[in-house]
Amino acid sequence: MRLSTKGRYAVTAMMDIALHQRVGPVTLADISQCQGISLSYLEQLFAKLRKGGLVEGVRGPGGGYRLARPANQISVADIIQSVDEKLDMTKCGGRGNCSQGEKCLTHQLWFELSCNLYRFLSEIKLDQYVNRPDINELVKKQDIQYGRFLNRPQAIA
Amino acid sequence: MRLSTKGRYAVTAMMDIALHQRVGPVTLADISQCQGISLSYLEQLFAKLRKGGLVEGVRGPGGGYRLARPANQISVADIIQSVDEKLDMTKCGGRGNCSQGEKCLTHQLWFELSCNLYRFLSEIKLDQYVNRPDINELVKKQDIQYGRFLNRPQAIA
DNA sequence: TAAATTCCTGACTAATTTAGTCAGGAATTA
DNA sequence: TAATTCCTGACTAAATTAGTCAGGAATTTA
Repeated sequence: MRLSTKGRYAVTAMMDIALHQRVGPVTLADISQCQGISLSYLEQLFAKLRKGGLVEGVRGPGGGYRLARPANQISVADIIQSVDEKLDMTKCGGRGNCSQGEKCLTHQLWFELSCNLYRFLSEIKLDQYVNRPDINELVKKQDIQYGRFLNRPQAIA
Repeated sequence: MRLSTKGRYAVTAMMDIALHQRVGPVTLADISQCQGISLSYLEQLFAKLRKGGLVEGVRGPGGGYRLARPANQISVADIIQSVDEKLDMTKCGGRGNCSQGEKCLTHQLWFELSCNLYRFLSEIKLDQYVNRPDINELVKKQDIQYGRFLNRPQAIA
């Protein structure tokens, strides 16, 4: 069982945006450099996040992406599902027709696993991590290392 | 996030064996036909399950595979890990060097998810499902449909 | 209005993983 | 000795993931 980088990248990028909310929109170029994710690939992911209603794009200089709703209303489950990762572990998509129209031997097991997983991830909202001191330490370090937001008046205020 | 058929097949096959424990060893040919899994592919999986110490092979006519230890001591986590599926969702394998030698922004998140997942799956033992009436119903149906164990004296006793 | 910046889109390619095939050998039982 | 079944390794096909590339659209700033 694995999490593809697709889901991992999406959550990381969203976290980056959430952590810089007060600074204003965050560019994909910044996220790309800072988190080590290909820019073109990020663009693909953000097309989905936008369709999923999680972010808003702001074009032009000074633009970037920002959260479409407050960080405490965006869960990790929302993000992962937006980029097409399923949280459903059943073979049949929960329909119960996995073995010749009937439930297979392990249907119940995967179903319960999926519920557990979904419950866990949908209870974690972005703001929980944004408010953690250890995470904020990390971000500050990164920002300095890459000289982010030096050209943004808002960032200083 | 997804569970590959590798893990799903392995757990299904193990469940099949556990459910027929009293009948004796179960052949891969039977599992293949009954659960709709390619025989050659099953053989690959069982090579790993054997190396993982979860099953024992019995060669020759009347042979097959049986559990290497009691069903209440084999967890779903054991099975999945035996066939090389990881339950670790971190990028770094838990080492914490995901972002230039340091923990990445989302390290903690994936780490906690992995713990949750592992805890859940390692608490589910095969015997829990073996003792469920609904599952036993299913198996009985399957056995009749495919005429399994008609040639086994033990099965009748 | 022109130039710079940034989002935005779609088509394409490369790499990896998953799933499955095939051929043949080894042990065991009857 | 013949049948059955495990057991192994090498190979192939399909799917998914990850990433590239080229170019256009909107917006801001000078």
